[in-house]
Amino acid sequence: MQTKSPNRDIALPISTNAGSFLARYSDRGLVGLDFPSAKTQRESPAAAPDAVTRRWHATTGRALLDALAGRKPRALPPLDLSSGTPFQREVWTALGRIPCGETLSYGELAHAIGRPKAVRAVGGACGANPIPVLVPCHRVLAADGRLGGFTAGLDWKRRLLKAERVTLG
DNA sequence: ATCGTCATATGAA
DNA sequence: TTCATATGACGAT
Repeated sequence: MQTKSPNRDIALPISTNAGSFLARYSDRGLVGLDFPSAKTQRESPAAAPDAVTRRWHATTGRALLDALAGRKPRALPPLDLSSGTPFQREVWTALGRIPCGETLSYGELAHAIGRPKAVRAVGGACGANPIPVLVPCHRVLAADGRLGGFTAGLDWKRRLLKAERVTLG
């Protein structure tokens, strides 16, 4: 029995020196983070978010600014990963365990979750990550040192890695 | 170095 | 079931 909760979906901006990100909240926590774009700049913030959401958002904002500066966030807001399949959530959870400044290959990540052959599926799950930056999908590279892909554009991936002083072969 | 091809897991239509 | 993947390994240029 699911409580028929109102299923909040509140979007709030976070301004950074790279533009305005957009954080989305459900009633369980942060559900999405969008990179700056024409769309996110346009979207008008929710009028009066409740106190809990405001508190989460403050944490998200600090975490994002830290992450963009290449520092490990002190705290993250609750992450609502319920939109993902069980497999995707396993991948996303494993992503959160990659320390700042380190990288894995898609194959290594597949091993880490006990499915050494699910390399392509891991790539797919990374691409479906709804909370980039804070769920560090950018720390996953191809096995030969290439960048691999990044839904928001490889420039962002390079930038995030550079902030963490990851040197690319 | 680059390219084509195949194997394999997962998810969406 | 068919199609698409943010891969990886391998062999032929």
